[in-house]
Amino acid sequence: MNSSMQLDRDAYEREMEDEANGRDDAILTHERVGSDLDYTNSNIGSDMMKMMLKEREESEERRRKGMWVEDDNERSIFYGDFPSLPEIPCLSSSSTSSSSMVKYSSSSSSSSTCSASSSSTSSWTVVRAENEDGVVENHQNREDPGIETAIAASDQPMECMDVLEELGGMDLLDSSGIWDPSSLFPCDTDDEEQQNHHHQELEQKNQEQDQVLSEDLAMVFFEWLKSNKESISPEDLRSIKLKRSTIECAARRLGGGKEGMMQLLKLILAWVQNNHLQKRRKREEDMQSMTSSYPFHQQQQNPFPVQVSISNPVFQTPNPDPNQWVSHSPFDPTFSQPPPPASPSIMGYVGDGVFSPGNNHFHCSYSPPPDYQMFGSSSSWSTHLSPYNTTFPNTSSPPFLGFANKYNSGGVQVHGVGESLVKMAPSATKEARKKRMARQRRIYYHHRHQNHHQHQHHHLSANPNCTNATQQAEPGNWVMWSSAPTPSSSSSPTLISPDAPSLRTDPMQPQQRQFSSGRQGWKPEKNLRFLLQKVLKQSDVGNLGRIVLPKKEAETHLPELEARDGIPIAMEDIGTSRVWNMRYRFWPNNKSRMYLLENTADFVRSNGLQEGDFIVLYSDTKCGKYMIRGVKVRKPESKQEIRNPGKMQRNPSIASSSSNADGNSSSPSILQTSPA
DNA sequence: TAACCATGCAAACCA
DNA sequence: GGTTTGCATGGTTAT
Repeated sequence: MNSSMQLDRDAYEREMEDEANGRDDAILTHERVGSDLDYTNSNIGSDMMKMMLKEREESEERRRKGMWVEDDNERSIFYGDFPSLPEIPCLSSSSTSSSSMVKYSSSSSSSSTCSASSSSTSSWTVVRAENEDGVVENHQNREDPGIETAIAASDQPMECMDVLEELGGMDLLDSSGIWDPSSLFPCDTDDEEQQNHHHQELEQKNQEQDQVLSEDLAMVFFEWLKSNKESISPEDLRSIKLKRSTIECAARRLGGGKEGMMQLLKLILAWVQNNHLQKRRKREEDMQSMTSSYPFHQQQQNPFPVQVSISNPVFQTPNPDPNQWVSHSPFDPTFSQPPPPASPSIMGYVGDGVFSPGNNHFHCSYSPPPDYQMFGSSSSWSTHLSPYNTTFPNTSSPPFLGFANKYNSGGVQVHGVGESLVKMAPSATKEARKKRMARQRRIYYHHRHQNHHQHQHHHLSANPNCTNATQQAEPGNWVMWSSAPTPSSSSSPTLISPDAPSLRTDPMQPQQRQFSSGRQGWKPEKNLRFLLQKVLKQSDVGNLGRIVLPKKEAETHLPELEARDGIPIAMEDIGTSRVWNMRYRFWPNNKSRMYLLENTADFVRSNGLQEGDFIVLYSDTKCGKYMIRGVKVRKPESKQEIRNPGKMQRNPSIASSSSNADGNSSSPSILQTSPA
């Protein structure tokens, strides 16, 4: 895993260098000239056809005149013969009624062939939509025509850079190999000349199909505009930026030729469409949340649900509207799950967060906070590429965690082109990355201090969208727990030997440990942040049904309690996924507080926990919910009872384990109770 | 010496 | 009368 992470990091570094060196490929952008689209213009179709044919003729003429290379950047994304969008009459500014123009403009950069870009490993894809969150936040005034013109016309690379920096600041672009376009659109990088030659051959080969392709693509686009005229705004279309080389690679990856281009177009349009829908839903959710002041309501409403389903190697092109087409043909249709009716998810249905390591198929949903909404869609395509890579920066997930988890990709290969289509490029410069990293660290540490407060807002209920525990790859706090019931218990506490080396390491310590992940029924978990552990005392496992929690950890990691009545807190049993409705509260005690977890009797009983066992609390960094795990310490009952019945709590070592606020000690109780 | 926390125990609550 | 709730006490550890 480390090597994989390192590779990802290296790839990212290389890419950053390339970007810093200004190796910009042509950036295909479209810009809006007017203000509105008139998708209903009856002349759209015919005009589109005419312009496409004209474009194709001009393209052929340029090729005949040997202008291919010089004019390369002017080629449309569709192998030069698909008309550039600005020339589609229905979108053209020259049109009287339709005043929006979608244009694929190119930067004045150098070669934009796939090979060239691949050689610089900078063939990243930028698909940006203004309705992506974050951008919206920052550029909402784009609704202003004047400002919009200025922004929309900025087809310069720097705009992309800014956007990328913005993205990077949100942690979702960082430094994973999945951002390495070469891994997404693998192109031969051996010889640029060879590549050009090959490219030209392809051109000739496809020349005869170009006309048909143009028409088909035009019709597809036209149909799409018609079907989405009410849901897709010009802004949505305008904000697409694609590197031409990426498009070529993507199309090739999608089957090449006409089919590939067709699929690519569909993917792009589907993405724009869905992204827009997501934006709209966000607005609706925001309106709803404004009407409700109860945090739990917001949690339940899931103001920005993004559900993803990444099935290696399949990319899905979900479409919330069954009447609208999506592209599936290049992919395994078996992975195409229907989106939930109520979910406008750009990625479609995903289930409930179940990780299925067997098929490399991870289902997850998350609800990015507004601060990260920019990735509400794109990140969902990009950051779920690995089943081990699912941390999103939400309120309970510091960005740094997400960043870290991107390195924790588990080496899962990503093959879906569509994923890369929406993959935001990494920030442009190393400097920017450094700043971003520093910012991430600040955010992370800041988050740790405010985490409990946020948890209050998220309430303490299990997020229905995220039901299974997953292991979190937080640096310095990485634990990997089994979640399967152990044979020794009808419930789910982990039964471990006190002699187990893993237990000699405190969960608070940096570690990467895994309990018998290879055993049947055991599965890796992630996204769990260790909060605290408590060696259970007699009073904890008694019939009082309350467990005293270590004060410092409780105050650090659990929600701040205003009233001593505390708050209800839902604890999901990691092993059984059962949710225990407990209460987290405190007692005044000697000018201080004494924190307790109440209503624990059932949990203790269900897990068969006894004195000397311990519980571990985690928080799910994705959902913000709390997880609990009972860990049974294997000890011969007879020996234990004989030794010191009812006296264990007086064992200084044991006491220290629970009272060690820093949690830096090992688990003395385990060691102490070990009969070895 | 202060803070933490295990637990004893009395008051309140309930059947 | 049993159970639950809440507080106080005192042992232990950290500073």
